[in-house]
Amino acid sequence: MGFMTSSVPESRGGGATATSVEADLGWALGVVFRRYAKAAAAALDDVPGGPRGYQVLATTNAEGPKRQLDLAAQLGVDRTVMTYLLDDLEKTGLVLRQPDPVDRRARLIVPTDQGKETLCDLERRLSAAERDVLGSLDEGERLIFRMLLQRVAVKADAVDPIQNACELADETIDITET
Amino acid sequence: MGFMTSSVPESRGGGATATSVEADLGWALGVVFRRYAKAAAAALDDVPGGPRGYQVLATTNAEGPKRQLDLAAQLGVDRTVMTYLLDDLEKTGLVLRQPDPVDRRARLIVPTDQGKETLCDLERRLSAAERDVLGSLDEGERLIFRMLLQRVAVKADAVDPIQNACELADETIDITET
DNA sequence: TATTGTTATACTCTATAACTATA
DNA sequence: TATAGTTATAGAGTATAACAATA
Repeated sequence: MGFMTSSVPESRGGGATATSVEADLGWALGVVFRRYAKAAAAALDDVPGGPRGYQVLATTNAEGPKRQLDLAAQLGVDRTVMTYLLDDLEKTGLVLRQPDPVDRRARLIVPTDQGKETLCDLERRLSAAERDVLGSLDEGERLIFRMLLQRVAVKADAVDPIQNACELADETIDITET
Repeated sequence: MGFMTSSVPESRGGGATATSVEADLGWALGVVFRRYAKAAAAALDDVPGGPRGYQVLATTNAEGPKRQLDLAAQLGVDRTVMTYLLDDLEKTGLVLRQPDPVDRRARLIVPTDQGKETLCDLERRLSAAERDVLGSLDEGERLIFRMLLQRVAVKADAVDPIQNACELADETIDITET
């Protein structure tokens, strides 16, 4: 179990060697994740906030206007971080802060036309990054891998949703109490 | 492509929705990685340096005494960070800094008996974490998933070994030049 | 009184530079 | 001169606390 940083699996020889069958999940997971993260970060380099900035664009574009706090909760970032992030995105002209008609404290985040165009371009770049990372698998294997990974992820996310199931709850009828 | 942070895939409805077939590799990868990282970090909580500390133990135990600089390169951490890390590990009695007989500048890092025992315990905990994360797959699927992941990882690591293939080169005969 | 968003501050992690002791 | 390791310092990224406006 090389955990998640070291390069090269290394031939195991010495003392408390890892179990043989379960070879290095952590290592593999770490390598693949970082590889994708790096490729993605490179693809998103010119977006303010990088991956975070992209997420704001993608979410607001796909799901419509969002309040800052909801956005922060959904993306798993602190609300103070969201402020800085949106400052940069707004400065670059990718999103707008609009007053919420039903709550004058809140601001609704919407992507600008330029933001939508940028997003479209970023999606393409990310697709390329994905294909690049999974390049060692053929079509069929890639499909299987994705399917299994997706299943593991959905389960993992259900067990441990970043931290904000509560925030999401108000989008559905509240069945948790009474 | 929900990238790698947001919780819950969310139903896609709006504008520039992600491509339908390649559903959210980044998101899934991120979720699974963080889930494992979190579980592993919890399992390694009482080890100085957490995952890093574990890696030092695992590497020096499996591959024998290592000089600090080599260890740092192999684990992908800065040499200054390695100093702090080893300070803590040595203070806790898990490793020793021994003088290198062939170079009085260098120190060889070796695990103590206590370090080896601790390592043994940690390996068990990490195995549990692994089984936990992959819990949604049955035996056969787990095997396939591991195999595919491993292949992707090995390729990814070859393309982009953390950054220090050069440092590793002196352990083999240098065939890269001449 | 509680909540949205902002600002200022502090903390953590990591990297950079300067230093020593050896080579 | 270059290298192994240490130390001090500075930088990014993130979280905490106090604040203004509104509910």
